[in-house]
Amino acid sequence: MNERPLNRGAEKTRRNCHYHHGDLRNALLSAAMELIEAGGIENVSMREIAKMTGVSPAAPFRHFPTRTALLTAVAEEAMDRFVACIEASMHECVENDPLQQFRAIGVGFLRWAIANPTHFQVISARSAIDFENSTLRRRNDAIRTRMSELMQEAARRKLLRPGDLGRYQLAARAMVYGLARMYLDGQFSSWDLDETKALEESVAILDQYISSISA
Amino acid sequence: MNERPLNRGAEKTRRNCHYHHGDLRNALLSAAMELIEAGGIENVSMREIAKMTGVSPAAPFRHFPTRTALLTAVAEEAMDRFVACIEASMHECVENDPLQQFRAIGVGFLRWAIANPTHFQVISARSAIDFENSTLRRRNDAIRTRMSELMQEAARRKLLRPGDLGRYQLAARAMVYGLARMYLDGQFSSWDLDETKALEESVAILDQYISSISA
DNA sequence: ACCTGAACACCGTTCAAGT
DNA sequence: ACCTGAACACCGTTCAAGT
Repeated sequence: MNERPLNRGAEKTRRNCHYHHGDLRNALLSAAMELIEAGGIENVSMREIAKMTGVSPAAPFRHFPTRTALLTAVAEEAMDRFVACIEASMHECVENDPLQQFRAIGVGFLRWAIANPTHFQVISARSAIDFENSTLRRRNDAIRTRMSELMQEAARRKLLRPGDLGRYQLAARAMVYGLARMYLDGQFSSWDLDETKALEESVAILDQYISSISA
Repeated sequence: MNERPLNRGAEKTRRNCHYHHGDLRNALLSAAMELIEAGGIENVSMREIAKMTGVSPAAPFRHFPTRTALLTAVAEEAMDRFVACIEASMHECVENDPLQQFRAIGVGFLRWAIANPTHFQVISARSAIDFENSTLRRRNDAIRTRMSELMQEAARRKLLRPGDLGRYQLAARAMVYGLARMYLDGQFSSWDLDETKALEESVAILDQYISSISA
């Protein structure tokens, strides 16, 4: 729905040029995104992608050894944007308040998921991508580690009600993840077309939770 | 992992009997569950199921018009157990405390999801099943309605901190759903093999949230 | 270096025909 | 009533061969 195309350039400017210099790799990724938007991940077929980019059925395998590898590459793009969204959100807030920074990670996640539903779907489809043998696991863990550190710092400064930090963190993660997921599944029937409201409401819920664990 | 087989009886007692009276329908459903357990929903193929039950590739289509219909039938079984789990959980708690009953629904959900991961996976795979044209939507909505009523009753009796009831409900749902999902994705690395702890911890988090919105 | 064409072993689904 | 067998139009993936 809302994905800005990052690399649409260099489509086939001439037909019948056999793609000998065109940017096939990116064309394949764009085609995959199109198919996912149209009918979900299982709608992605290597042959269809090949047809869309005007290339033989075997050509995509020069760039991605496997369908999973192609989808994993889409997930890597998704992760790029995810990380960028979190960074942007953290730069918006007071630098010295760890609880506000913790919140900013949640807000960044929500913004990213709601603005990039297709990418969110791809990263969540762990049986269709290779989460472990890629930078995905590493980058995801880095974010989790950052959250832990912020929680510990918040506890050190007595900003938190006494309690299990791991539990606080898990609760916040589950809530934010659940909200994003429910939005994507269309479970917020009332704000179906109103993604601004969906974001506002989700952030309000996150804020409510954070203030409930604040000292 | 933990699914008790409900209808394992009447497997092919005699080979080569051409299944003229055996319970093919249930045999197909069991085979589907086996394949899902082994490799997720996209591992389910009509032809493989046919092979497993010793029947021709076309036979399953006498019982389910489509692969989606088969998977939807599995989802209906999942919903049966889900509803049963919630009922059981609600019968365990004080009848007259709406907030405890609200909690019981959450606990029932968590118990069900953790004990029946395969079924949870199927119901969550909304692009692989027909959620709308089945009893699934109806029964799911009934549970949501029950939650709304309990929240309203709790508010009436001044058991809740003043605030938006819809928001409380959404937050609780998102949290519980997120917890189940994260458990299934193996995101609780520490309690990987310890599903009792996973359940206890999840319930503790739910309780913490409910007490944070209690008056 | 990058792509094609043909091939292989799989799919879901349909349909005439068998019992 | 329930199943088979063959067929159709699809898959992902491989590999020799072309430019």
